[in-house]
Amino acid sequence: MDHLQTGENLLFLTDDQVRKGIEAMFFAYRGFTADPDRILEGMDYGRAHHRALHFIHRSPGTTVNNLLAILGVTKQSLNRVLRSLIADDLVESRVGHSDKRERHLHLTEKGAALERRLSDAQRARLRAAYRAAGPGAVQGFRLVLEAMMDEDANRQYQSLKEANI
Amino acid sequence: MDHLQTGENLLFLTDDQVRKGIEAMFFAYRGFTADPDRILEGMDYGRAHHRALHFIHRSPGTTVNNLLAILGVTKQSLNRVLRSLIADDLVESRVGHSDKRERHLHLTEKGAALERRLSDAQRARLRAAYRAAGPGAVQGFRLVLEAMMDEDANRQYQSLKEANI
DNA sequence: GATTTTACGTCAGCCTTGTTGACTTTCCAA
DNA sequence: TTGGAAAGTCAACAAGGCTGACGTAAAATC
Repeated sequence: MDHLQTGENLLFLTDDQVRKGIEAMFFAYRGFTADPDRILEGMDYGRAHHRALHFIHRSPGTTVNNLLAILGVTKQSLNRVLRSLIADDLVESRVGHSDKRERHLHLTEKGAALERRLSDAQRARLRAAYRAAGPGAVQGFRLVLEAMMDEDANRQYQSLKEANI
Repeated sequence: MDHLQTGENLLFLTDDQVRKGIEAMFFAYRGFTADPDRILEGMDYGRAHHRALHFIHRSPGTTVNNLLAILGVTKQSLNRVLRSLIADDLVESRVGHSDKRERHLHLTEKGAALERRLSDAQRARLRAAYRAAGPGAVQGFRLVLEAMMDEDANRQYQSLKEANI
């Protein structure tokens, strides 16, 4: 089987070629998380804490339930992470004004500082990759990733407030 | 800051734009692993078993040490996985011919069948994503991922035997 | 030929991060 | 006004990483 391509944008790729894409995802994801992981090792935090900080930063005031939907884990799992972040004064949990069952989450100064440090490292790697791959590649990268997401993940992803891309 | 682009292939992207790439990786990776995860849940296996099956399939006869280097885990961790795969007759471990210290790993019929089932599902999703993103996007996708890998991961990745891309 | 190194396996114990189950507090609607 | 649903918390367990220590066989080195 050759890698031709017909009029409709239907791609003919061999299984081996697609498999290479699969391995690219595997190895790339390891690089993607390597820098934050390195920063966090030694602190009492891990990747789960990084994710929580990231999405609280992205949507200040978000509720635990919102965060749950985005992260796709159980509330008990998230709670453990939030508890330590709150105890260490990285995250502030404010009881809801209208609905007192809700907790609205915000980063403290300290939390924002760590989040910045983590995302700076991760952004630096992504920028470097973009630069190495060239301007044309960035669009393709994003398109394939978006098409790879589940329906609901894609909705979460698209609903970024600052969707100025 | 605008997203301009100068003569050198240096990209100016806002932090928010790069952050969106970061989130794309996060959500896409979840989709990427979702189908195999679903297949494996219920069996006594997990993502670690899938990875082992994948790379043994890719390089039949590979040694434990090779696999260790590719997967980037400790031998104790890998051993736990291999032990159960061997016990369940999905993987065969053959003592080395020239060097009897080595164990060469092969999939059994049963192991190959499960590997096929898992990779078929994963390939189907990737093909669908490629098709949705269009022919031009695939190249960019791969370029950015490759640039995102660590040095040694990239070497592992590039040293595919069937590197007919 | 003796020693050291390599490849592999295993036991024990720890940590992170997922899970389910059971529980409070709060809200809302019948 | 009361009973169910929703938001959040606590407890206990499992998967899959990790380190450290040890054993065995084979290979390599001196």
